[in-house]
Amino acid sequence: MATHAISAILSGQVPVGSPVVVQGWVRTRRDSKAGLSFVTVHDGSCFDPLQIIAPADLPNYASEVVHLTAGCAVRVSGELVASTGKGQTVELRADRIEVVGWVDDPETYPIAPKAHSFEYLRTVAHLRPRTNSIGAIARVRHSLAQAIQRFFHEQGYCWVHTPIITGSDCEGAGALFRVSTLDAVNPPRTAEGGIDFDQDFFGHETFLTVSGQLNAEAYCLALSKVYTFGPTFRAENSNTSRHLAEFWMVEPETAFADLHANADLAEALLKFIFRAVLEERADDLAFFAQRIDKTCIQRLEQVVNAPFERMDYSEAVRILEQAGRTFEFPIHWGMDLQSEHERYLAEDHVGRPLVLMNYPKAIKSFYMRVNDDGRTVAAMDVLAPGIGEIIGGSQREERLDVLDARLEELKMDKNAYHWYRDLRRYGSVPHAGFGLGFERTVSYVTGMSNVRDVIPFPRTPRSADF
RNA sequence: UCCCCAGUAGCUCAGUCGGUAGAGCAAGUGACUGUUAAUCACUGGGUCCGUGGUUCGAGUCCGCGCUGGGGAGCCA
Repeated sequence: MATHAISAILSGQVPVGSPVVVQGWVRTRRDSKAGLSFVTVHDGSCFDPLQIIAPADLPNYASEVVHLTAGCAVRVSGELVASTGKGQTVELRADRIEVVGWVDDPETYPIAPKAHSFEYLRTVAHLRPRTNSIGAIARVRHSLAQAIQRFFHEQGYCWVHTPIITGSDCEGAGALFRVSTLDAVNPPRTAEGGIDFDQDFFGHETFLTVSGQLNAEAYCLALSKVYTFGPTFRAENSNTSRHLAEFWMVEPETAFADLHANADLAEALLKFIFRAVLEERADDLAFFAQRIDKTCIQRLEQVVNAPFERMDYSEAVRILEQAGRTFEFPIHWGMDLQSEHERYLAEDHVGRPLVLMNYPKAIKSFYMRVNDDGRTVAAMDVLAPGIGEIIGGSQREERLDVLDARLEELKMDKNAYHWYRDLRRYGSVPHAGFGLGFERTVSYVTGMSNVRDVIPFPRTPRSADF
């Protein structure tokens, strides 16, 4: 007999009266003197567990079934029947319950059938996917990742696998993790006494990537529309609910595109993936709305339905100056916006997602295209109510002379960027792209307040267990 | 990295004035019941984060360290 996913059974794909087999883990057991036990089993295929009716005449009823506890693995076969109780439409009347794996010591099983704090669950990261919350997050994360791939594929974008190990420390974003096979205790030395990286695996210093953007630009200027989607690494000692040392990022790059096309793409992407998760994971979202964040569903629907506001940085500064409220950081043209400013703009002023564009040159990266005014660059941030910056991007500087001037201005080493400069020497075209932090997106969708709970095994300063 | 807060039973927490520890949930046993975060009774369960100090006596007060959380900065 074939096994069934609980999702298939609960969604009505299996007719009542069918023989079925399910495999999964016990969540709760309740015994009844009426001659049966109720055992709820989940297999991760959907939010809800399946209720198993275990009649007392099962051969192993007294010896095994009444000793089932949370976490036990079981294989159950029987007949799917209409439920006479409330809370479910169908249930499985078992004619056989095989205990595949017992729980050693139920008292110390870390996932007791009760409420747990997320802080505690992080200390049992290998078992926490068995909880309602973390299971739901895993399914939502998958749904979003699949939607991202589908969106770009349908739009004609090519998924480019940019390298994890990078040879340059010049990607311009944050501290790097070194990749080395040298003996850390007693490394080879140069004549001057420094570490001799000539003898390292790659013959020079290497690091984990902090962004696939520069590599993606190379493929963009050949395949026109490309994106990367993979892990990135930042060795910054930042301890917040929005930062991880290892996180996933989506980075599209489009040739012959300007900043406005870039903003259009960002808006279309967010709407597409939010619509997908609303359709595919209604069960999990209902749980988040009930237990985690009451507004999470309406927030998604708002993003899907409302056009994003577009606004220049300079106009945003004017609005903030006239906001009639005192900010902790007083606003003036030229400064980077603080989260309090972003929050005011997105939540109070426009009340829906907002694309801020054309920031002062001095506060943005070297690769962003200098505007005709000479003091701003074609950068954009997408600000979402409730979370702040979710996307950062720009039109790239495609003019070699302007790029060189910027490198010089920032006292950066031109030689280190020889291949990146080549792209401006051979058939350069206007192009643009952005980065979407995947964990922040999952946080936004689920209402989870800490990105450590939306990635399976979080890596943060002083923490890389499991 | 900076500023605040916390660390006591498997989990979430209480613990007054410094006098060797308590609740709820979970677990075990039993009662009851087509139950559904079931209910009721009973039972077991403690290196009070570590370390040094003050004291006749420290979960409690003080120093140092470790761990976790929140906020800030930086960003995605």
